[in-house]
Amino acid sequence: MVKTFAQKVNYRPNALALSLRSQKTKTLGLIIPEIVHHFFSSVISGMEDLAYGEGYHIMVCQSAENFHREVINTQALLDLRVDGLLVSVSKTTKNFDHLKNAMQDGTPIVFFDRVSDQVETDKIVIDDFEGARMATTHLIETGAQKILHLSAPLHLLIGKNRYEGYCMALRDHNIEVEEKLVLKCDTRENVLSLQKHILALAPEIDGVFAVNDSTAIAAMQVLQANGFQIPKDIGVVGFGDGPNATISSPTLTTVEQKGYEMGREAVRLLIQRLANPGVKIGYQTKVIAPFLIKRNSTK
Amino acid sequence: MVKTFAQKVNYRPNALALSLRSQKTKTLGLIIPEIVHHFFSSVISGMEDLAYGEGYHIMVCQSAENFHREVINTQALLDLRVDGLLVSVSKTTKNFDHLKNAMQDGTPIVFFDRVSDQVETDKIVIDDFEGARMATTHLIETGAQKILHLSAPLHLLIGKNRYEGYCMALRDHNIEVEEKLVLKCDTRENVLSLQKHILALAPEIDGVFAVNDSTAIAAMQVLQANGFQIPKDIGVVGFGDGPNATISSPTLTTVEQKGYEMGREAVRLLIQRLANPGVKIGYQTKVIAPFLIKRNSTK
DNA sequence: ATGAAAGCGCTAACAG
DNA sequence: CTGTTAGCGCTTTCAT
Repeated sequence: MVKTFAQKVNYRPNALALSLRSQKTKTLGLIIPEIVHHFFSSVISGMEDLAYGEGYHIMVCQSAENFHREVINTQALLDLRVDGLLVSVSKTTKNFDHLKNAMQDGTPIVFFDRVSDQVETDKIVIDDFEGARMATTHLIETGAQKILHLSAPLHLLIGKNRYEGYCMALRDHNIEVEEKLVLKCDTRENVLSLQKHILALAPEIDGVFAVNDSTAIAAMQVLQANGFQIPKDIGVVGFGDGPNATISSPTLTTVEQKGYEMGREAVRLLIQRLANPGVKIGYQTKVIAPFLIKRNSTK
Repeated sequence: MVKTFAQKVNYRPNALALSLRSQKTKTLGLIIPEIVHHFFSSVISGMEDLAYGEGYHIMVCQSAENFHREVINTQALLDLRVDGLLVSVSKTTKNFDHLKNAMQDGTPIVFFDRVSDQVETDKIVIDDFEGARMATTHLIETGAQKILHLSAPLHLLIGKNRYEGYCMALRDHNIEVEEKLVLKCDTRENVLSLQKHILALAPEIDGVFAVNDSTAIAAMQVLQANGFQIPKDIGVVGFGDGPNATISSPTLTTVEQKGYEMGREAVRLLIQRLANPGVKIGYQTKVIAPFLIKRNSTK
């Protein structure tokens, strides 16, 4: 009939029926702690771009750093029969049964950034140790010898790894690690409250390596306000490369976190595993090489 | 049977089958120009939070400011039978047939931020005019009389509306609008290339209202580097309130864009319409009231 | 070769 | 009141 033909002209198969039949949804579930965060939104962007190219879709769920919500989200995504899960666990997650169960029931998972060693699967992380080593080495190579490290709590993995990278760089150059040059200080507010302490150390240091950009920028501002010139007197390096690093004056030398690449890589790994189903072995942890972006806060 | 019972214990209905049967997916499709942008990621966050509470899910598609990709995304989301669409159109979109067709075929759409007057449906926008008026009025009320406006191109809606808000505030206070005090300058790079021009004007101005935060911050830096004190000599107000505004020194007084609220509101409107199907009338355009955040770049 | 039927997992409608 | 069935839209299988 004419009408039937007319319908066929812009006929669009129902993806729902298709999925129900084929047991494949071409949809990946994403569980992410916070969307409003430059790093995480970069990750989503990378995921979406690659997924789009491969004919997949992304279902985004925000755990808001809440364990319970993470569990509910996982369940909802499984109910929707997503082909796989992309997960960065919330800070409050100590129990991983919801994710272990998902894997046991046949839904592959790729962890990114916030990984768990309790679940054996593919993982993607950034090499914090190496990033910190590069940052510190760069300070040394541009003339610094006495480098203050503003660190995250050492019981956190990123705090520990970045601290150790800092130490390694110093040792590589036969510089002694001095305890008084390592300060637990990882927020802008921290810098302001420790201002006096930092300024007391300032005359004898020639470099600062901060565990993140906002801390680095706050330190720069405190130092500048008290007559120290950046980078002439003191070089400063951050970690993270949000857009802040290009806004500060001087612009901040920092370690890029490559969220976009991490997102792409996570999806690549997941799709790859979906293409080879049934294979339970060969899980890999991919470590993304950090990259130092040299700007004007170092010589 | 025992086995049947055991299955029931952690039985989870297949949402796919359910959707196919009920013709409802409890899923909303989101088409957004860029994910990596503080405003847009705030919007997504707000959408996700409300959707989560209402039992809906969000399928995120990034158009990357690309018309073709926007069309493909729309089609894909319709294929997946999303219950409704949340759309902020790409900068390159001039033809709206893909969205008109979606509406005609019964999929409701809510536009947010980047709306089109070619498609009649619910819309949510921020009151740029009012925001600019508030920003300028605040400068006047803190003592400014000669206010430089760094504007976006006036052929863009946000450029036009913010410029007109600026003018209105001046007129409200019987201050003449001077052409030479309106500069087309809406990026950090712009500020740097127009540096001389801005500095030539600087001695006679006592306020700056910039069309966005990064422009405001760049202007502050240029002024400070040349001996002008902020806010003592010149008060500065931005627009947008990304996190940059709290990083700059001094912290920046700016108009909040309320992305999170906009996201929530868009989902609320869409779900509301889904709850009352068939009603083709009563489309509303909701204007979100802007909010001035006073920080240290104004007195 | 083309066409009918079964079944993916579910629920609303109907029959017993 | 419980149990069976039809059908959501599709593809794969099987029969013609």
